Amino acid sequence: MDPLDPDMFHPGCPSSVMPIRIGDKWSAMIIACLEQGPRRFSELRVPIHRVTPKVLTQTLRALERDGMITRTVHAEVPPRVEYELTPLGRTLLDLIEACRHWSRKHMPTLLAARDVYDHTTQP
Amino acid sequence: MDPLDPDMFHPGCPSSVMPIRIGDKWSAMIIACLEQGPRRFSELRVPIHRVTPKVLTQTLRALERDGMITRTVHAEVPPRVEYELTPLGRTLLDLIEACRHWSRKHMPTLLAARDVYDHTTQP
DNA sequence: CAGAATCCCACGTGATACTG
DNA sequence: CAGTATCACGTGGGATTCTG
Repeated sequence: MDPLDPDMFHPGCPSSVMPIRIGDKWSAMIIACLEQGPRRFSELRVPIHRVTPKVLTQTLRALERDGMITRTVHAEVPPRVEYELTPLGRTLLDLIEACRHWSRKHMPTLLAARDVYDHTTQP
Repeated sequence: MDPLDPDMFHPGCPSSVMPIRIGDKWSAMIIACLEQGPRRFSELRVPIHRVTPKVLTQTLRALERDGMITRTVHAEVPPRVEYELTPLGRTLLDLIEACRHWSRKHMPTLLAARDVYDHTTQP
């Protein structure tokens, strides 16, 4: 399995602009990262570089609670923990792809409308 | 055109549980309400009964800014303002339907997983 | 009727530092 | 390596009151 692309989530696509969200701020990115197979904690931190460990843990726990991912601790030294999508979690992949598709197709129109609005009102 | 169903958004489906969001908290509901045609401010407040006027205005403005809806003021007494979906806004209907479909199909599984998780950890 | 003005708070998120 | 522990903060959202 290939390593995750560090630039998988380009800063040029800030989530603040994206009008669609799955779960909390980082959930969709995590799920996308797990598409190819199980990943380790540190491995996830590479493409999702702006997330702090605390928040990543938080989000992973929430996803586990909702049955989206499993958390497997391997009794080794050093410790190794792997996260993997459940069948339920996999059902979100289609939805995420639908959101991506919408963004690719309509984000420019949205941003253009926003620009017009911001320029036709008092700056 | 039929009036909006006051129970269109049943309290039994709290948005806190729904893992998918379009825009901010009320955006998707507003867009769904506008599907059949233009609606007035007060008209929107019927099915979306938990929203305060301030927040509704806020959300409508944001949707207008992003080119999702148009706001038309009719010079009458009493004042009449109508909100209507733009073609761009209409593109979100499919996405919303996809989210609804996901919910109908998978929410029970999610809630069941959550129950198990909450009961297998210390209460 | 369709909001505007104020005040306010909780919560999601982040920064930083430390540990089994 | 895979987290915890604190502390802190902005802002999305709400309650209430008032108005053209």
